[in-house]
Amino acid sequence: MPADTSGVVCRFAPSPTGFLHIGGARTALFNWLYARHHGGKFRLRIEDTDRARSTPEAVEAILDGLSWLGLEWDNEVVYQFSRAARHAEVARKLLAEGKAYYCYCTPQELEEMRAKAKAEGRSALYDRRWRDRDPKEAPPGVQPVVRIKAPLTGQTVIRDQVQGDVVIDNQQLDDMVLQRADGTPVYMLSVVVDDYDMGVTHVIRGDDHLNNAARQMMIIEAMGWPVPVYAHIPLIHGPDGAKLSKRHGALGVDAYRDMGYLPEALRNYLLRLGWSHGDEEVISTEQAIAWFDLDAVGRSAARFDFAKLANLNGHYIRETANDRLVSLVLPRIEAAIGIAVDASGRQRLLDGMDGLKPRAKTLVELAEIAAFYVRPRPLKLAEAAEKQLDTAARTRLGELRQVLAAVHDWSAPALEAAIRSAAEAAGVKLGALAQPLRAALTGSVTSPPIFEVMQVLGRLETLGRLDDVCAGAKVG
RNA sequence: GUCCCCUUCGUCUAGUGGCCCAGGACACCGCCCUCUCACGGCGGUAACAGGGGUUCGAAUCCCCUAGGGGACGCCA
Repeated sequence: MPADTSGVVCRFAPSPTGFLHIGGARTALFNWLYARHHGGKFRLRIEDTDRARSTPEAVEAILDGLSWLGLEWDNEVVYQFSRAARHAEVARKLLAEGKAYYCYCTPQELEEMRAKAKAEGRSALYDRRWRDRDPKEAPPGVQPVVRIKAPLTGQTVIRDQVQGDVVIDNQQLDDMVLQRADGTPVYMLSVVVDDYDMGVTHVIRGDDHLNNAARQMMIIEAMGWPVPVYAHIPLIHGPDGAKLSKRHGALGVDAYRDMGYLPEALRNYLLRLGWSHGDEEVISTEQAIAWFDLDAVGRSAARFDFAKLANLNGHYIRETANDRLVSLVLPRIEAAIGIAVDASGRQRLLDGMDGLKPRAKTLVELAEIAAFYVRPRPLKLAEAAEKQLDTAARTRLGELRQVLAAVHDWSAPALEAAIRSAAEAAGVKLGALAQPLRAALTGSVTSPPIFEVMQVLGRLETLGRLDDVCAGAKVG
């Protein structure tokens, strides 16, 4: 099974122990972009060898998250657990070639060894006590693990595309375990074997794996396989500067979807976190594919900043077609108002969208500010709107209602002209009419331009909502 | 503790010896637009972690210190 060297093959290899968190999403993005840029493949491997912690729900969450982000993978998904036999085969081969050996230490023995080393201020690496010991001395009843024979001297150089050449003293590397006592492979072995078998040419992953690269290279070299190109990208940190992990406030991409972020906004934001292309900020996926390369990836960790994500999200909302926005926002609105929105309501949302979308940074906000268009009468007024509608204002609105009822051309410009002249006739500023009008028609003190609102609402609904408020004045 | 990595405005970053008394973006503050709120436009505050070198010249090269992060499992 020789590695395919005809083109770039990247991979994303999450372990299904929870949601797809934001750091993983960025790693996936970088791999995907690199593969697409080079016309190569982006493959997905689920590292489910930890049977206790892996769940099918988590696998679903990862697949969903990637799909939502638009990071489609090539070929079939590889499940690492299913390849255990192949991993064992490699361990056996290493054993047969004298490049690995059995170690009969018990976990307890190892623990004592480490404790002692630590107490004496030495490094806690395995002391290789079984490397050259005769297996005949094996204690009865102990199932051995398989350990690799690591080089005793020299250095290992990781030629990393992001970190540069990283030199690790081989004395820092110990004879790590390849296969557990129960015969299952350890992560380091599985990764190397799977990457090789999947023809992976470029390993782009978090820099928490940088040290692991040296260990993995030992196996690769022992097998005589080609070393992939490595690129260890910095992790994302939280606002407090600490590593963002599942245990430390990291959210799944589904949480960002729920918070009303568009996948293209998240993609753009994640791309700019640790990567740049001159002064470019708003970058389409096409441009990203054309521009992305490893040399522009930074080396320091970046903090996650919601404000910038929100800004980008606002930008993409403004650029999104109205009908898509309506579809995205409809379920949220229906949940908020508790009733289904009919066809005419949907049409109102569509007509009002141009005025709505520059006012929202998330779909949650968009749903909130759009809801008034489809809320049933009588509208509940927000407190600030209520204050806007004192007796004088209601009286003025009552008079205005008569004027409006006579307007034939129910369009924003005509309505504006009518209301402006009404204000002039009454000797008041436009705002004195517009604000109460806004309160009555939207239930809020902020909204899209009020004449536009009236046009979208239509004559019947506008007049009706006005009547609701004026009737309220008589009662109250 | 040992090893590895990192350090430019509050945040993301540009910058690879002179174009930089450091540019862009977000955030923040003003002004403009204006029926409200946004959007948009204009302007502003704000950074080379500290200390030594090298050099005619350093954010850029070297060394040290400090701070931050990561890795040291029969987890992945």
